[in-house]
Amino acid sequence: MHETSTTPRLDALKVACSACNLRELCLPVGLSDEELTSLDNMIGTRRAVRRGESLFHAGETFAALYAVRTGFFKTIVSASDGREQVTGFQMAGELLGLDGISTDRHSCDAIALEDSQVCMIPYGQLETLSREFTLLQHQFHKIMSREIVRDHGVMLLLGSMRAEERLAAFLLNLTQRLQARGFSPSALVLRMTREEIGSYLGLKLETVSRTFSKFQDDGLLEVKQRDIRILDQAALQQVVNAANC
Amino acid sequence: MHETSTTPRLDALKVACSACNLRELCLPVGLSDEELTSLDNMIGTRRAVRRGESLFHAGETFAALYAVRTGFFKTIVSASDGREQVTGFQMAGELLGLDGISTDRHSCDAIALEDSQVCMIPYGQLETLSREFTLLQHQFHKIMSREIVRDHGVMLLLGSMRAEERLAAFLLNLTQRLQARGFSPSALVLRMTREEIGSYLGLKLETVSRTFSKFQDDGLLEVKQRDIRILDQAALQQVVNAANC
DNA sequence: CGCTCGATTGAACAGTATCAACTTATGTGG
DNA sequence: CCACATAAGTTGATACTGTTCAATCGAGCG
Repeated sequence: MHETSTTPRLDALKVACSACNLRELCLPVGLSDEELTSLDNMIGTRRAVRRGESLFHAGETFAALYAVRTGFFKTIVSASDGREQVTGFQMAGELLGLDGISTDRHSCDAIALEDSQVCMIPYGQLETLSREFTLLQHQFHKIMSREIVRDHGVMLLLGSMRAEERLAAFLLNLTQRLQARGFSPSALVLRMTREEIGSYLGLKLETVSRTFSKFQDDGLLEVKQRDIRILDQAALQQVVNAANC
Repeated sequence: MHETSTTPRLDALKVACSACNLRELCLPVGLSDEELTSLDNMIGTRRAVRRGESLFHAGETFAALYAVRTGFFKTIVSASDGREQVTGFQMAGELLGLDGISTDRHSCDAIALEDSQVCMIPYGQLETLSREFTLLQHQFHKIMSREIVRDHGVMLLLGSMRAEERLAAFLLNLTQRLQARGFSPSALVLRMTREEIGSYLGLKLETVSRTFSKFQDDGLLEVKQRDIRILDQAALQQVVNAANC
């Protein structure tokens, strides 16, 4: 809790896309040097968000997108009666805030699940710049489209998979994204609680816990709280594919 | 099956956005006359799709978006094991194909639920034109963002609502969209089967049927096959809101 | 007119939720 | 640094919602 005294203040620091090791996963994919320089000028400040704090809340005015630089987020939508649904987990290189474009207000909350840093992308400037640079425009559209495709995959999961299939698919998706970022495909540390996993997967936390235990009993995983080791990835994939049998 | 001989061939017909009664619901929202003219030049042909036919299939090369001009569509994603999930129903003024931008291939099937017409929007030309016209660019981004927000709402529905709440929310959403198109808010004709509704809502067709019957018994609806009359909209809204009680 | 597809309804069953007890971490203040 | 308080996770027993299987009915179409 005394991190402010031990870590540098990043809030006001500029960070260059051109020097960022995430540039091949993030908005700048495929840009030329000239375009990268323009992006560098646009992307204003880096912002630190501590664990448990929000990057934005539903209802707040939308002004910028955020690229996760380090850390881990969840997004949640809330119903009028207070029910909450986790709609996604975002890691380094992924964009937050796309929901805000439609009404100029955010429609979900973005909460950091660990101490994180994001790059702020002022939306008006992104529109301006993407009128100038075809590749940036196209990459931005791809990112929005990818989010739509991802959401449709979650609908498939929520609408037609059983608990074990959901959790297996979730774990495989996580490891795949972590692997793309250079992490081990077989060992991961969950940044979210059982309840948050359950919310995302449309299950209760007890069901998530039981399913973890079952996977462990079956020799697919080694589960120590939030430390997960995947012992049999092929079998996990089988769980997802094994449908109407 | 012999409609080609009784209806005019529309495939080659141009249709002007500027003269379209859907222009306030569709891509041209808020455009100037000059922009409208450019849109008119871009939007190539109208295409007729008969009931049961597909506009595009998952895996096909993506080249254009489609605006529904008349009729009704469903989109479905398929898992490797053959399971299908309806991800949306699209009516006049709504855009189809946004999923294709992310990988240059469609990731879902779009199937007409009744004889329909769509306007083809070549995607490359849309990108070009939206670099020229700020309002068009912004409107397009809004439409993509709106799809993301809608998807998150469906996740909330699938992840945390019970059968009655899901069906009530579905009916209210349908009537709201129909009302925006000038139709009655209390009478509607479903264009989809119970099975398709069930797929969209993550329920089996029997559950959908039973829930319709229950709503009818409770005096909320009058159900005659696919003809639905909403007798008590407020009560239907209550069903959605009544959560953890 | 008969066939097929879609819709309804009933009865038994399965999967997940709920409630509750207990254990294990995490974090706070003395 | 320890003790306590709180949060997170596990596990069991039971309840309930929705599924599955099956029979029947009705509407639309050739």
